[in-house]
Amino acid sequence: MAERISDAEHAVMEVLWTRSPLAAQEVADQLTSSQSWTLATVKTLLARLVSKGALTTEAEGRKFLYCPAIAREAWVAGESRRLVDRLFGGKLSPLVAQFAAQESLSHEDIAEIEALLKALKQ
Amino acid sequence: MAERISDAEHAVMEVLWTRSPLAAQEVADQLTSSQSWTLATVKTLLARLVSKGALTTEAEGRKFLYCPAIAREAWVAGESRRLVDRLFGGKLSPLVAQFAAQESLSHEDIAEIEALLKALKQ
DNA sequence: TGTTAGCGACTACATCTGTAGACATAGAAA
DNA sequence: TTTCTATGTCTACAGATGTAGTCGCTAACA
Repeated sequence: MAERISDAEHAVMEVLWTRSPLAAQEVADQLTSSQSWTLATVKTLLARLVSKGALTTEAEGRKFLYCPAIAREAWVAGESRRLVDRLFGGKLSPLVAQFAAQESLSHEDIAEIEALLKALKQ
Repeated sequence: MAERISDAEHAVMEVLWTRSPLAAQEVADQLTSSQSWTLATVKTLLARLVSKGALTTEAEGRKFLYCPAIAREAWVAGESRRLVDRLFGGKLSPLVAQFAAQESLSHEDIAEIEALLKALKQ
């Protein structure tokens, strides 16, 4: 279940996390804005995601409708933890420090993070 | 220069970011604690990193000493940005929210982040 | 009823990645 | 000087990934 999802596969997942169930053709339609993949490519990615257990299918007539089998939140949480563990020794603050040093934090971002922390302390 | 560094290659880079320059044998020695790679494997990874421009070499007698050609900070910044862009629309606060929801924040972590933000606002 | 169009399955192939063996060579030791 | 040893280079190979073509089947259309 904890199979990695590659970059290309992730693009497909995002489509289905936004709206599902969708048929292969519909997924491909959604993707043509961002990627220039042929339908064949999209079908390969869908098949790989199904075999990884990241998507489920339900038959509708002669075609399949695809649905995410894992929640976006769960996947995002796993990927985030993986990065924080590997690059920052598992602690979030160095990551925030890194963004701060890079001046990559908007006032809005800062305010939101502060609000989050305040809420955490009740 | 913006070549991706794979997981295995990253382990090698960490050794050299900690201490450099080092010969291949020394890098391998450092790694045996965490990985069980043969010297051949380490040499392959070193060679790939050199050809990617992530390491520089300086000859010392018949052997090479390896040095990082890119700073850890720069690489970490790039990887972090990449993740935040792909998973959180470029904003850091949803990532913090995600860790908060997961209860993955220690009191210490929270305090440190608050201090960082306070400093940002002068 | 014969033909076409759409669909999933299978196949293909180059590149990257993880992992490592074999080899030539140049010092070191005998 | 002959032999051993350490070193970088080249080669290998399976699995993952990006990208896509082909094929067989079935439903719909003519």
